[in-house]
Amino acid sequence: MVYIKDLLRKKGLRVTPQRELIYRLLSESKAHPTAEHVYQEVRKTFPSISFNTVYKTVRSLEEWGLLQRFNTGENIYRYDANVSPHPHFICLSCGRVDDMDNFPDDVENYVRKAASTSPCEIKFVNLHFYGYCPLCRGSSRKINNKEEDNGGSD
Amino acid sequence: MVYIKDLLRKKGLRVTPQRELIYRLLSESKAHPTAEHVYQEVRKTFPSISFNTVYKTVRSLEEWGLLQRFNTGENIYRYDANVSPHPHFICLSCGRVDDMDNFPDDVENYVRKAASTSPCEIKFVNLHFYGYCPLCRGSSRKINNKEEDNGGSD
DNA sequence: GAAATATATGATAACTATTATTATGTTGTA
DNA sequence: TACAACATAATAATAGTTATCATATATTTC
Repeated sequence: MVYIKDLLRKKGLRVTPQRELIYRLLSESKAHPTAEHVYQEVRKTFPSISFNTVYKTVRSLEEWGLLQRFNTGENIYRYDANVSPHPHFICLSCGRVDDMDNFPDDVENYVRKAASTSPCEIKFVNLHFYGYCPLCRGSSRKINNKEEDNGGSD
Repeated sequence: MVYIKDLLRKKGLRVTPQRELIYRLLSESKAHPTAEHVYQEVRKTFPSISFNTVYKTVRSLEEWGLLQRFNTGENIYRYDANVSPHPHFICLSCGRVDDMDNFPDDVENYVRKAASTSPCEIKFVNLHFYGYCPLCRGSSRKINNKEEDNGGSD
């Protein structure tokens, strides 16, 4: 378990209770929450925290390499305390975002493959799998137009 | 070469010069432009077109499966007339977005791999490679914090 | 080719999500 | 404990996208 206090102190940054809580919430979450979700959770402990503080804090944590921020084809950022490269899954029906556990390949190999055939210097890769989660795949909530799409929202 | 007129008529949709031009610009572009870029290009032919028309048109083309829309970790949508699954490359310095030509793997295999180990129903995958394009890789314009990041913006 | 209709466009407003500014509060150091 | 520097809270602003409504236009029919 990473001690955010140590990480921050090592970088010469202030340790504040807001930062500790925001980081802990994200460390313990596999939901890849949006800023709004983080804000709602943090407010349970710090009722007077401002939305702006949540934004600034997650932004700073990202800049310090302690979080990764991404979006998945929607107009909203999500945050992940797991900064190692790993694929995600996005449900086309309910919108949930999960880690793609058990994916057999090491995505770093994709980086190497891409680097071997490209004039660009490849640093990392994002893998986003889209489909229906177990709760939605059996239901009629599937988005019909996505069923007949041959591409997706990449 | 896809004839947008035929595609639209087949779906019972109006063929308008704005739609033709917007689709043609995107078909011929590998830049995966934003709505603003599309708007600037279209204005060269239709000076009085409205920004709203561009937004509504690309949105409709996407809904009709004729375009794909995605974002790459920034707060802005990009559009691509190539709706078949293919990886993209994003430059961390200049921000350009390109197709990852010559990538040796068929990304559909990744979908099959993911589907074989996941309880989710996987429909498609987005692959975004991040790094430095040939113009930026040799320069000092690299974003320093990204050099030492171990994850990225996924 | 003209008329009618339904849909698209253009102009404008509104909304959403995020970022910036500034005054005040807090952390860390001496 | 005091002070300086940074963080937070409150508020404003920005950027990008979507909605509304009046007008224009594409398509169909005659």
